[in-house]
Amino acid sequence: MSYKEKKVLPIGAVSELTGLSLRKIRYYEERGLLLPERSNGGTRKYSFNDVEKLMDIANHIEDGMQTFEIKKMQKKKKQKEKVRDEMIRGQLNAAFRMSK
Amino acid sequence: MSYKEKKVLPIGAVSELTGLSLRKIRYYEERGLLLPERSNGGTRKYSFNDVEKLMDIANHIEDGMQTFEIKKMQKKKKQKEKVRDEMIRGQLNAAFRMSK
DNA sequence: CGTGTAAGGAATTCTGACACG
DNA sequence: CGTGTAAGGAATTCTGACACG
Repeated sequence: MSYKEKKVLPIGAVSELTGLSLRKIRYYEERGLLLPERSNGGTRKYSFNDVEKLMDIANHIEDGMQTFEIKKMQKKKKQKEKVRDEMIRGQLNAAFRMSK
Repeated sequence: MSYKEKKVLPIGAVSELTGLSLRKIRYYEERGLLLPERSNGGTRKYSFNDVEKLMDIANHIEDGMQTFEIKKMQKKKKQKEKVRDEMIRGQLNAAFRMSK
C-alpha cells in the first residue's frame, strides 16, 4: 500500500490540510462519507486519500449538495469502478483463452 | 510538494510505522539526524520521508554505527547530491550555449 | 440539515531528569 | 552513548448536547 492510503494523520492535520473545521470533518464521517481508522485510544487516523475525498466533499457542499446526495454519488462511482474492473477482467480472460 | 514530504504525522504514528520507541525517535532528533516540524502547541510533525530516514538510521544503529557517524554520512550524501546537481546544471548550460 | 460552541474527560505528546552501562 | 522509565504538565482529541435555522 502506498503512502496515500496509510491511515496515519490526526484530525488536526487533516483540518489544516483541507481548511475544514474539526466539526465538519467529524460530521461528514457521521454521515458515512468517510471512514477513518481509530487508534487504540479512540483517536481518528486519516489517510491523504481521505484528505482528497474531504476536499471533494467540501466542493459539493459548497455547491449546495446534501450529504446523502454525496453519499449516493460515491456509491455510483464505486459501482462504475466495479463494472469497469469486471470488464477488464473479462477481456483478459477472453484473450487468455484465445491464446491457447 | 508531494505527500511524502508533508510534515503531518504525529510521533505515535511514526513509532508504529518504524517500530522505534518514542524515546529513540526523539533522541535521533536531538542528535540532529532528523528535523521534524512543530505544531503551534509544540507537538512534533513528521513526513513519510522522515519515516524512511528513521528506518535507515535504525539499520545503521543496529550495525553498531554511532549517531555522529550517521550524521557525517548524511552530510556526505548531501554533498554528493549537490555536486551531481551542479554537474547536471553545467551540462545543461553548455548544451544550451552550443545550441545557439 | 449543517455547523458552531462550551463541557468534562481521556489519549497523546512534551520536557528534564535519573538510571544503567 | 543509546535507551528505558516515572513525573507533571500541556496540547490534542473524543463524545453528547444545546443552539440556530
